[in-house]
Amino acid sequence: MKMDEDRPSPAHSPAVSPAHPPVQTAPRAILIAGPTASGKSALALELARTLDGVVINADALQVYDLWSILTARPGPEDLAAAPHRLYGHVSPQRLDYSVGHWLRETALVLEACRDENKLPIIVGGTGLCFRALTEGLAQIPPVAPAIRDAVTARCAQDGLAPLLAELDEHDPETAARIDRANPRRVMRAIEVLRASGIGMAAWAARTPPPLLPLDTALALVLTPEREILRRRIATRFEKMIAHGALEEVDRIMALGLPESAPSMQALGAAELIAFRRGNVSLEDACQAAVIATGQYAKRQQTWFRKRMAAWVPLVPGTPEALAAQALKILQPQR
RNA sequence: GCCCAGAUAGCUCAGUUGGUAGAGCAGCGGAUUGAAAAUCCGCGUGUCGGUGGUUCGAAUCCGCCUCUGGGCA
Repeated sequence: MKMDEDRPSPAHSPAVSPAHPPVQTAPRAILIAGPTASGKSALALELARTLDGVVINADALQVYDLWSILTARPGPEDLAAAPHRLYGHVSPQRLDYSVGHWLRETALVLEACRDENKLPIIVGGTGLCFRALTEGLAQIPPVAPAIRDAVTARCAQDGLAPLLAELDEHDPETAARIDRANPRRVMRAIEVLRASGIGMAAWAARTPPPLLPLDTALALVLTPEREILRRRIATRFEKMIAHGALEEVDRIMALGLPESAPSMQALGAAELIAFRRGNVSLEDACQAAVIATGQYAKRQQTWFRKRMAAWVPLVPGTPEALAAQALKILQPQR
């Protein structure tokens, strides 16, 4: 069927394709996106060492304290080798941390980097963080917990219909744009409307310019093959268990956080908790966690493929090989 | 060796009195402007173990063979 076998697949295309003209001036920052277990943290560290950089986390779960092994946060050695920011700085008890908080914190870190003449290297797997950073985020005021609780309760009791009706009546513009089958989106739209009196679509229309436009940064995305990534995920999970992931889970369980807490969404957490409670075997728990992680990687790759088409893909390899590719792209400007 | 039960999607299994198959999980594709490691949407991907027969027509009925469980020797 496929005769054009010598045509390189996207994963193996040259690091700089003609579609990606080099950044005109020295980039203000390096962005590294990649699916989980693709080796992006190691690459970031390598570049930080070489370029006198600061590694900045763009990952939704690595911000939480306590999780360290299960979220594959950089360890003590890594932290000693280069400055790291926004890792484990949020209490796992906290329920309201969001991409908005992350973006404001990142703004401060970027300022500090400029003052200290350090190169910011923003690395993570959360597409929404990168989008907020490079395309901007609407300045929607925070939603009071009471409002969120009320909306959540209403949805749990009566379903989406009444919320959709409310949205259709008071904010048709947003109602027409969101995924009406997705409770999260519908609830968020109602929350914003009730809290601010202004619809999400209206807020979005007033989105301020981005903190870091894409053309001012060197944006890299890791594109490992799915099957290889799955094997890496499985191997990594075994290592996590060997390095104390279960003890970490015990500590988290002792906090008695609700299952719905954002910090409890770490992949593998629910599975290992089920094992600790005696509901499943360790083997089954690990298998389920690895599958869930693979499914997450797939969602990430969908985002990267579709929404980071303008980013520079890196050929998978060792941290040194990846760093060499990045440095080669930077060469002309240095 | 004999008896019984099975053999259907990658896995676990449904499949009415014969009308060339469908669920869950896995997988694949997609959406995604403050819970995003979240949440949501779409898509069966198949020599029905093999072979011969009955029949207009067989996953389904019959024979033989192969394999897998269990039982008896």
